Amino acid sequence: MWVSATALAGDLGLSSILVRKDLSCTGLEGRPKYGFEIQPLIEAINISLGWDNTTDAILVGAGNLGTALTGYDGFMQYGLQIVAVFDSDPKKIGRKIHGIEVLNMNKVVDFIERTKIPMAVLTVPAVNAQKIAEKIADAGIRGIWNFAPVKLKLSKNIIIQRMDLASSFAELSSRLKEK
Amino acid sequence: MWVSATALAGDLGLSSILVRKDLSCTGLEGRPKYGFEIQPLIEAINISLGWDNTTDAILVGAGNLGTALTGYDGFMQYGLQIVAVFDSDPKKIGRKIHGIEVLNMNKVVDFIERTKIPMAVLTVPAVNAQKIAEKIADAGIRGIWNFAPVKLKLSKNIIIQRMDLASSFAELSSRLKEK
DNA sequence: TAGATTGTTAATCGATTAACAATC
DNA sequence: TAGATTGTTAATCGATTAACAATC
Repeated sequence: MWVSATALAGDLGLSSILVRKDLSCTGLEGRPKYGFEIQPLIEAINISLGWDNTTDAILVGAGNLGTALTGYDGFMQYGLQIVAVFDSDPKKIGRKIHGIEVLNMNKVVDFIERTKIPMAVLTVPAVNAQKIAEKIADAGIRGIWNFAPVKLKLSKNIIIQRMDLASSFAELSSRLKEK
Repeated sequence: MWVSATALAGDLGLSSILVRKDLSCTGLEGRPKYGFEIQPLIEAINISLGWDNTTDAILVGAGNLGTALTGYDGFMQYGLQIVAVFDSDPKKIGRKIHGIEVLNMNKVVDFIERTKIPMAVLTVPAVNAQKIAEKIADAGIRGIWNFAPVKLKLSKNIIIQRMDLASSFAELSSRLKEK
């Protein structure tokens, strides 16, 4: 029924102060000696992080990574719903991956304009990423979750979130060498 | 032949000061008015990040994400070489993914002990992650690149690097809501 | 010489932590 | 009451940026 910031901190490997500070963003108040009521806390975190109502997204680039992401159940938990997948490879177009048909890349602009879909997951090769990003941004995409190892340059009002395998591995690699 | 910190900063969307500061970690000195010689710079960055000699790694968990990662060419570029893949699903064992045979999970301890392989990429379901991590850590793995959405708790001398889809998406999601 | 670029010291900024009164 | 936990203010820490002399 109840969980304390101290307990959460222990499980997460963080300090209890940090947990309390972070939880304060949700607006929820804890009860001294008890901590936080679990159900309202989950609710409040979901709302605070925008996981409460699902965000529809398209996925562009049905390669290995794109396929894996399309099939990743965990996304639903975060309120992310992939509603369409695009690729320019004729061998992939028309095939289904995890129940979603791969559509022709040349339909993506029309699709975005028609559906007003706000978000795109970008899993295309690095060389194509900038051009494709510009295209979907022009069509009206508001946020891009970019898995390509490229810094996208787009107009300021497009929100870009980079998921960077390279720098994560680089960090591990250098920490491993240090020892 | 030459590239300036200013130019790199422009391409990367960073400040030139930050680029110079970061490059100073490589020990390489630039030349006023010219910048840095490109080839030695690439070399120096690779050495500095530990990308110069390849790190052998095993991958545990041949699901969608594990399969995608195994086939990801980009890893070689960072000096990461996946030499063996493990899974406990009988349907997967014996099959090849991207040219690498999937081995039975029950052989992983023996494999690590025999080959003294230093690193593991962990792409197993969240519920199994802690147990499997403990197992391979006991067997002698020194670094774990963890893709499971779990904070692993292991002995201090094991280096853990977390690759966190959830928090990346959470950030994008909240930035999207803000507007 | 003038201007671009370097490396470094000091200042700024934001995030984490310490300290502590308030509360159940 | 005593002890655990809360929320908050102030201190610390590390990373980024500003400022600037040195150099080609």
